[in-house]
Amino acid sequence: MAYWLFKSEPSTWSWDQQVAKGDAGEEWDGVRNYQARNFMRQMKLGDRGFFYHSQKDKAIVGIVEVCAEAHPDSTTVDDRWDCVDIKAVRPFVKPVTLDQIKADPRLADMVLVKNSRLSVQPVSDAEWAVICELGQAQTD
DNA sequence: GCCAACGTTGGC
DNA sequence: GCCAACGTTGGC
Repeated sequence: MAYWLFKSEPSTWSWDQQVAKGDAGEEWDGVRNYQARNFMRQMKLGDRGFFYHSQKDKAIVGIVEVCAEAHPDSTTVDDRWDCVDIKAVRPFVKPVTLDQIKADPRLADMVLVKNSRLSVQPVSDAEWAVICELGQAQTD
């Protein structure tokens, strides 16, 4: 299984809104960046991802699961843009902040640190384990 | 609220 | 195909 990170401004789309969608999930639409789109096209059903709040929180707040593989983004007629659907799996007991991530040498190579503007990014197995530990999230 | 970094657009 | 201009993102 591959791991990913989805970034969102809470004022636009927050973890609480994601949770409210339940197991039905929701399109991760509105992405207009080729790199981010390409990562979504690589995603498989059941892949897991972190849900990151940018701007005010700057923290990973929960875990999501891919519940539909890449399909056309319903918010545009432009056929260049695809997106996946994701559903909330569980929140972190303790959100993992950007400060924590930057302070941990094991996470120094994270895309979040190196290319903070990319809204959908891959996470390595090792990074996934470290962050789940920091956030006290179950990893079943 | 500012501004640096980055990606995209469009004129040539 | 290059590159300047522009818009957007997101940390500070």
